[in-house]
Amino acid sequence: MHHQHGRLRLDLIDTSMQAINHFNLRTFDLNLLLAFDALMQELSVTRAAARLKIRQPAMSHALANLRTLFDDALFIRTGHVMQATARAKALHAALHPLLLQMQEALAAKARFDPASETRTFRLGINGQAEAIIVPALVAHLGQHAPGIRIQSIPIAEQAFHVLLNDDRIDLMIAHASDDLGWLRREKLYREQYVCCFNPSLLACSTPITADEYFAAVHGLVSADMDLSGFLAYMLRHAAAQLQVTHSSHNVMTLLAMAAQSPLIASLHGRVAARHAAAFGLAISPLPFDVDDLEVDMIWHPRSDNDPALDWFRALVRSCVP
DNA sequence: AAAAGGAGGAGGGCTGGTAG
DNA sequence: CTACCAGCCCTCCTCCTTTT
Repeated sequence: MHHQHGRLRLDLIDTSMQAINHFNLRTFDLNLLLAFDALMQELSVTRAAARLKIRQPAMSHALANLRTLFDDALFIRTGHVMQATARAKALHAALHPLLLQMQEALAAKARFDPASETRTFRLGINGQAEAIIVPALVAHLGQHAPGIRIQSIPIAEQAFHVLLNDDRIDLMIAHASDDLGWLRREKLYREQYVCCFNPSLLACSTPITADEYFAAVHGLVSADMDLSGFLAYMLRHAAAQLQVTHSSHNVMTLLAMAAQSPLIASLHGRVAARHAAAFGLAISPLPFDVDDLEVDMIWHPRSDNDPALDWFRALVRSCVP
């Protein structure tokens, strides 16, 4: 009864209402409006069909439906061209701007305005990368995004998969050796290990020799119980073993240890470059060849097109010295 | 007569709704 | 949750109309 040729009759759409009548529009095939717009632009059923990537009969059918709905021929074939009727021209004048508006609304990404937004980003990161990136991040936010906060969370390399999957952190910055499955990864920077020592407590040359290096007492940063991390990393490259090692999970503590004790602290080059001088330490490259350490940004694909996280990742990128 | 383009029917796949 | 059904819309094929 309310359907005619399986469709809603146009006179049943209540045009006096300000609000959208969802029920009525539900039964009106809005694709017909696109068909109409294409017909109006091409003035040809065949070309309009090609424009919408459908076959000519389907467009012909759409035109038949439009004719029924609007109770008007809309397009009259005269020779090789179709001519729009006055009704069609009037409809087009009204509908075309609306379709453009819809297209714009659908294409527009949700915006993220860091200057006015209030939000906390949860950043998984381990000690040495944190010492490099987080201070720069906070400095930038203070100037340009006062409502944005950083929660920097120390996370071991083995643990971040679960935290990303459970949406308990937004972004992880780490050296990740294994395959990450569906997690996204982007190379952030390459890091070289260097070593630092207090020249007034430890008589080593700069650059340090292998003999001096392996004879000394060592300090390392390690988040793990078994002193893995740098040790395991180095042992892949150097045959010799380090004699005595002290470790801390905190790179600042390591630098302070080296300042007060005759020991060699091995750590990321960027941290040393930034902080060694303040602790009165000399910096030397390692006395053997090791590969650079790759530090990546890792995130869950759910935040791929999140404008806020797009912005945050770009900011992190810009904070790498 | 040939070419071009719209219209109509048959058959099939997809989707949303519903019953078990 | 699954299975089934009805309706919709698609494509393919064909026919019709108009023009050159």
